[in-house]
This record gives sequence, C-alpha cells and structure tokens, in this order.
Amino acid sequence: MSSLDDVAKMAKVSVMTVSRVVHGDPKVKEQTRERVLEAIRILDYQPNAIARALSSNKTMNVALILPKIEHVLSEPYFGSIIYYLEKALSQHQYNLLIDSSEHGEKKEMSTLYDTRKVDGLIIIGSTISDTRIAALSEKNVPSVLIHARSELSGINYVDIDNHQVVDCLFSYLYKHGHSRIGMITGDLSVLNAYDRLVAYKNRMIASAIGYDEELVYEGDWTSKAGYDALQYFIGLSSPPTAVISSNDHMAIGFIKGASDYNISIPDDISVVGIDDIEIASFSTPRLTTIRQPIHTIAEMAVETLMRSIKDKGVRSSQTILHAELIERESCKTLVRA
Amino acid sequence: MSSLDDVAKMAKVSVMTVSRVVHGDPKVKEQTRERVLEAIRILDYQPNAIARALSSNKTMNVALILPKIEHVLSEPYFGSIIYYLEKALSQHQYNLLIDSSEHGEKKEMSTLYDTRKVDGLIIIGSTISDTRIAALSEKNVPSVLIHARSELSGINYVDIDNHQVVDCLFSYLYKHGHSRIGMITGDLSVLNAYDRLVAYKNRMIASAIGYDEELVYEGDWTSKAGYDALQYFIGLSSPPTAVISSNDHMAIGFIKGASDYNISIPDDISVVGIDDIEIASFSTPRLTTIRQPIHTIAEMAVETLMRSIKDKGVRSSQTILHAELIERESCKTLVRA
DNA sequence: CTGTTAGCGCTTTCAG
DNA sequence: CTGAAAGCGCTAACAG
Repeated sequence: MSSLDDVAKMAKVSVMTVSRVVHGDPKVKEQTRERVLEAIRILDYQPNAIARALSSNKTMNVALILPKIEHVLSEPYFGSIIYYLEKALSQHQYNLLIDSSEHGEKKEMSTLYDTRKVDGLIIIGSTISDTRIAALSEKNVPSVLIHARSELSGINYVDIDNHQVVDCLFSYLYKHGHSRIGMITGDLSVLNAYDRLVAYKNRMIASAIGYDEELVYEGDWTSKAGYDALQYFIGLSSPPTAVISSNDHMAIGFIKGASDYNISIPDDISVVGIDDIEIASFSTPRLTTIRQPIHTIAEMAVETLMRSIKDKGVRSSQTILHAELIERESCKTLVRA
Repeated sequence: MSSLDDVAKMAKVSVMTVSRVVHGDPKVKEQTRERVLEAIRILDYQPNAIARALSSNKTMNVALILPKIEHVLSEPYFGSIIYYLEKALSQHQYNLLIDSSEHGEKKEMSTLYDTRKVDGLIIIGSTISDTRIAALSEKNVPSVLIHARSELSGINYVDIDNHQVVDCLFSYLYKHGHSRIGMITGDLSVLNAYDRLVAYKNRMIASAIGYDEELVYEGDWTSKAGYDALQYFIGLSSPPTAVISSNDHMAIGFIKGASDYNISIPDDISVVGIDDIEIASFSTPRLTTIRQPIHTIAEMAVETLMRSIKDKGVRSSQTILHAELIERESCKTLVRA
C-alpha cells in the first residue's frame, strides 16, 4: 500500500505536487505531471480515503437510516430505493451506508454523523418520532426525509402526495359508480398508512357518502392482512362494492381471499392497490394500482442532501411528488341505483 | 464537536487515560474513570471514527458488492439479505456500505478496500468473472462470496446447494408421477440460474427420461418470462406435465399465463418455484416452492468475513447450505401411463 | 508552478 | 495505574 509520500519520493517532487496532480489541479507543469503520473502507475497508488476524510473533514459517505426496518422491508420498493439512491450518490462520488437503528431505539439517528462516519443522512420515514426529528434540526445535521414530513426549520423532505394518491383512486372508483368504498390500511404507526387513511376519511366525508368506520379494515401491509380483510368485508351486512388497499401486497391477498370464498373480482367487488409491484400485472384479475415515482424520489432526495451538505445555510426544501394511476382489470363499472 | 483533548483537559488527565476509559480498559483508577466519564457526559463527547480508523487502520466498515445490480434487484430477497447482513454486522460494531460496481465494470471490486474505506467485502454472486475473483485472491482481500464459488486459495464463500434444490424439486415431481418435466431458467449469465439448469440436465439424463432441449425455456427471472414460457410450452407437440421454474416470480407469471389460456394448474400442468416469496402462498393455486435460508446465509457470510478480517492467515472457508421444500397446491399426482 | 509547515483526532509504543 | 512522543496519510494555508 503505497502513500503519497512514496509517490513523491519516486517522482522527486513534494507531496503537495502529487496531491495536486491527483486532484487534477491544472497549474502543474506538464512534464512534472507526467513524472508523477508515471510514479503513481508504477506504485499502483490509491489515495487513502480515511486520511483524506480526516484532514478534509468530508467522508464522502451518506447513511440511509431505516428506523423500523421490518416495516420498510415489507415495502416492495425497498430494494429499488437503495438501488436508485446508490446510483444517484455515486454520481457525486458518495457511498451509501446502511443503518437500521432498530437495534437500539434509544440511539439517536445522528450517531453516524456525530461520529463523523458520514456527511449526511437520508431517512426513510415510517415511524420517526417528532423528538428525533427535532434533534436533527437542532444539531443542524444535513439530512433529508423520504416519506415523512416536518415543518421544523432546516428539515428537508421528499414525499409522495398520499392525499393525491388516495384522491385519484377514490375518484376513479367513484367515476365507475362506486360509493360504498372500503379501505384496507397499512400499519397505522407508519406515516404513509396513516395519511392514506386520513385522505380516505376526508373524501368519504366530503362526498356526502359519509364516513363509516365499519368500512375500514386495519391491516399491516402483508398479503395475509388483505386476505383477512376480504373475509371481514364479506361478513358485513352491507359490504363495500369496492375497496382501496394501501398497498399491492394486501390487494393480492384480498384477491386470493375472494377466490377462496368464491367471490368474483371485479364482478362482486372491485379492488385497487398502491405501488405497482411486478406481480400486480400477473394476478387474476390484473390489479389496477398507483405507480410510485421511486426513481425520482431517490434522485430528488440525493440532490437535496448534496445541497444541504455543501451549504448548511441553505433553507429547507420540501418536495411533493405525484403518482400515476395504472388502470388494469380489478375494477368494474357499477350502475348506480 | 469535542475531542479527546477537550475531555482530557476538563478531567485533568492525559488523552491516553481518556482513551483508556473510552475503551473500557480496567486498569484505570475508579476515581479517575469517574472524573473522565463525567467530562465525557458534560461535553457530549463522541469519538471520531475517522481519526480512529486512520490510526488503528480499521474502518469498521464492510462493503456489499453487487456486481450487476439489475439482476440482484430482481431477486426478491435482496432486501432481506441486506437486512440480515446489516443486523449480523452491527453485532460486531460494523457498518454496511453498499456498492454497485455496475457503474464502471472496469473498476476492480476491491477499490473500496484499496482506498481503505472498508475492511472487507461481501460479494453477491451472479456474474462475477474469474479474473475478478483471482484479483481478490492475489491481493489477499478479506472477503466472502455469496451465491458464487471459487476454489482459488483464500476465497471464502457461502452458497446454497443448487443441485440439492433442483434434485429436491425433481424428486418431488417424479414421486408424483411426472417424468416429462420442463424447466424455466433464470438469466443464464447468473450462476444460480446456470447451476440450476445444469442440475436439471443431470437429473433428466440420469433418470433415463433423457434430456430434451425442447423442454427448457430460457427466462430472465421476470414474471413476464414465466408468462411467455407457458405459451411456449403449450405450443409444443408434446408439452411437459410439470415444470420447474428457477424462481417464484416466473412461476407466478406462468400461472397467470395458464389462467389466460384456460389451462388449469395443476390439473393440466404442474409447476414449482424457488424462493418462497410472500406472494407464493397467495397465488391461485398456492405455489409449491423451495424456501431459501437467507437469514443463515447472511449470518454465515458475516461470521466468515469477520474471521478473515481478524486473521488473514486463516484458511478459506466454504459453506453450502440446504434449502427446504414448501409443499402447497401447484402440483398434482399423475398416474403414470 | 512548487514546496514548507501544521495539523485533523486518534492509537501505539514506550516510559515511568 | 498514567503520561509523553510519534505518527497514521492526507490537505489547507501560506510562502516562494
């Protein structure tokens, strides 16, 4: 493992000169540069990132914080989001470090930042308490929330518009003649799940259909929950004609339940999901759902974070992304009575 | 951001004493220790991991290398493996860094190690070339392969036994009266896919059924490929009575295809998958498949890597794990002619 | 265009 | 039980 010094010695220059050519500083004589480059090649010199980090005070690492990883894991796009984050980050020469703070909830989210292992944090929403977010704000830790929000000063976030998502689904169903619309929620301790429920409630109330508690089934994102929801709904004296499932996995479970109980979807009951997982177009019937702009979410999050790392004074940035309806076959048009 | 020095000053001791209490060295007088601890508390001292790494030459980071992330992403357990790796690693105070070397194939896998950003590498198999593995071996980089193998000295790996997996499925099908058995492969540039195909071939040849090229459909892990495979197989003059799908996603696509073409599964044709994804028990029919011991794979990989980081002299370790058949309803018993 | 001087914050080594 | 000295490999800030 050769160092800057070794290269300097070999090329008969100072370490600074070597450092300069490594950094592509243009004001190095062409001749010198070549001599240095040659030495670097011969010694197979690779800069030591740790030493660099210590003296420059920049680690070129970013942590992805997964507050309650079990939830996050059940989200189908967990893998994709890591993929796109890594991709965007690598464009900036940054590396991605995974941290599941599940193991020790009392540990502050910013530990990795406090110990100087990373320059900033990307935090996947779900169940972050306000006090934990407040701690970030106070310490002025460069960070960005995904799928979570906060109006505290200095807190950046990028999120999808859960209200738009539910509105879109609701309107679609309503347009197709449904008014007795049920909902299967995700784990309500997760913000996404909660927001979607609220949006649903609002729409039910606003549309003069009225909100009926009986029409919401509290799930937990799993297919099993969707399966159970089907049983619950058909047991009702007046079942819904359509249901909105907070994610596709539950919708798939719902469909399976229907098949087991000889209920026809969409003839007897319609269902729509959220996520557009791969399987959604291979269920029977194919699932009508909402596609999330994961790629964009990741890119925006990285851009925001990079900005806040570079310039800690920058005011906070909020991004709300919209999602797109993918119409397939799990809904039928109802002729209103 | 306070440093060891600050604490030392406040507690009126040397930095070494502070360092000792931070590391829990028992030979520090109780009184002194308390004074130091108090100072640490007051100053909210957090050790600087970078400085520590520079002087101790250990980063306490491990990289997860994903050679071709698109493939890896399509594997359903991608998220889980990250989860379990992180969990096992954190037990050793290690952090997980994600690196998709996709972005620049010429870059050596060990770059992160060479630049001292990590102490070792966990490499997810798929499409690693032998020369890249050889480079690791030569440089003596602490590392472990998952889902890949190599007999080069110093190369550790943990893998599932693809032959056992396929044998198990094959025997199950055979026991149920099937002999004309087809196969849907994954992307054949991925080792897992290739090995499974070879295992299938071997069994076909060995069992006097004979190997018939017509019976293998080359897929790419996606549900779409499974769907297309169904069409292909039913188009054959003599279709298989059962097919082994290299993963569950393709099996689900296959099932959907059958439903679209009015073929009954398992009555007209049986199918088995590999992975046991959540949805596998919510398809119609529920999918018979093989469950992979992901949790164990991750733990073994971490143990192996930790050992090789600690003691570079240690001889290489090979672990082959077995998987378990999950019997559900996608297979029927055939009465042999 | 190139070099010198100081550290970054910790650990290692050797002395007491 | 405690401390002093040296240095990990690099960069920043000035000189020249």
